[in-house]
Amino acid sequence: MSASVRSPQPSPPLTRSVEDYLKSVFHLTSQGGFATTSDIAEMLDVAPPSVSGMMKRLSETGLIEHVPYRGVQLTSQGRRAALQMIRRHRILESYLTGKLGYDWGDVHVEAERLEHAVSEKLIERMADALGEPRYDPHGAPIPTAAGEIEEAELATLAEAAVGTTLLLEEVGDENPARLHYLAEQGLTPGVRLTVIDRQPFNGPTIVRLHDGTTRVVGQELALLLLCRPSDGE
Amino acid sequence: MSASVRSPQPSPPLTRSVEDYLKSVFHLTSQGGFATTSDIAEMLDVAPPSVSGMMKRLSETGLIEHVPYRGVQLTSQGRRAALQMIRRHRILESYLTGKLGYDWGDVHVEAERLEHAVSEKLIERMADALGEPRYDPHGAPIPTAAGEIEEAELATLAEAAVGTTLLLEEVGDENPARLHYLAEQGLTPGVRLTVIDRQPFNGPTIVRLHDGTTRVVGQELALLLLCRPSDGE
DNA sequence: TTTGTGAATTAGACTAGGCTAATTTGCTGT
DNA sequence: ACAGCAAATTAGCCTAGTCTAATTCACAAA
Repeated sequence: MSASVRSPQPSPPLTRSVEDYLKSVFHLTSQGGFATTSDIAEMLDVAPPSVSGMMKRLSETGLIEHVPYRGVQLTSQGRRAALQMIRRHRILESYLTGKLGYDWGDVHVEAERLEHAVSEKLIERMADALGEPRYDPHGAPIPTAAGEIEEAELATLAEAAVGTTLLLEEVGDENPARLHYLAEQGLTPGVRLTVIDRQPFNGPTIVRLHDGTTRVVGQELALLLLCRPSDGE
Repeated sequence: MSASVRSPQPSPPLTRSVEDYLKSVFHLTSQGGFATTSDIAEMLDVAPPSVSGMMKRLSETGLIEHVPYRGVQLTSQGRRAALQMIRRHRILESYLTGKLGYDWGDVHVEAERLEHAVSEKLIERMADALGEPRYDPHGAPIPTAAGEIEEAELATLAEAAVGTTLLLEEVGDENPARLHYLAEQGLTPGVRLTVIDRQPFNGPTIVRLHDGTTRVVGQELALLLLCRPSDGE
């Protein structure tokens, strides 16, 4: 009898799959609005019916809000869980590059598997060893242990006006080949650059780096370079 | 037609469960002989029929040899996989204690989850950062990347003759509370000790440490302390 | 207002891995 | 030689998570 009082439920640990779905929904709704079934399906590389089924379960357990035929959003509980996963992922990426000599192009895949296996304790030890980093190797903000995340309004290099000077803050990609190339070109978070020119019809953007050298950045890559206007010297 | 030639099969990656079963069989057959269904079930905390089912599948995929109603042994392929898991586990334990400040009592649970998620590359980077350790924090030998493992014939403190001097080489336990206590008592791998006395009827063993202090070690713990005879000073 | 179309969902099946209950087997003691 | 017992296996069921095929829904265009 006395055991029947437990109201907040000892919610079971989330499965790997559930963790992945929550992360996807978080990313797909970061600009506001709903995440659609097909977008989630594409992001996770599963079939749409798999998503429908999972969404049903997740909304029953209170992690998402599902408006049938419309899409889903995270509840505050779901958002908390998603941010925890993103913190894990980004701390892991930071640790692998910072302490184990990983290349920034190789960390994503490794972190993707580890994030489901690490304990909170391990993540906090890694964060501590790194000096509580605020950004991961790609420049993405790391949520705090309390679940706060910095929201920056960054614009892509592809849409920056010619003549402006920008600070490259984040590279929104996880493809090893592209990341490797960008690193070779010196296009990594923290560099300041000036937009010299842009070719028409979605052509490349030409930028000059702080060291005076120039780079020709095709649109595919320019869309990945997230920048903030810089009043730089 | 040309694709039908692949003879060695692109063997699918092992699942977490399979990895756990292989490790269990390895440990249970380390003294030779067969691992029984019920021993495996107890070690993995599953019901015996679950083991029977898994053994059937594993023998079909060539990882174990199953003699129905007798038990199982690893094939060379299964042994290779098991040793790889044990290497992962022990490198992880070493890394957690050596680089992230973990207590030796806490590493087992963490490594148990991580060993299924780490890549070969990560393990080798950790091993490298540690200087290619040969023993884990409990003194257990770490298999090489090539799958070689040192086989030592160690005796437990419980069976050591009174008057002999021993080198404590390994602590065969993973219980955090017991390990914590043993560390407090200074009973960790590497210490030299002399057996002063032993009480009858499975009573405690009394030992003197190198620093002159003595310890009274009950049988439950004495059975976990694996020692080598020492011609020590 | 109706219709067409693409997205979403439901229906139904499959695999891995677990469980309990029932059955079979091998060994041991008489 | 055989009865009884404990261990192992088989039978049958369950859940999570996936799939394909069939169906339903929302919305835009005529």
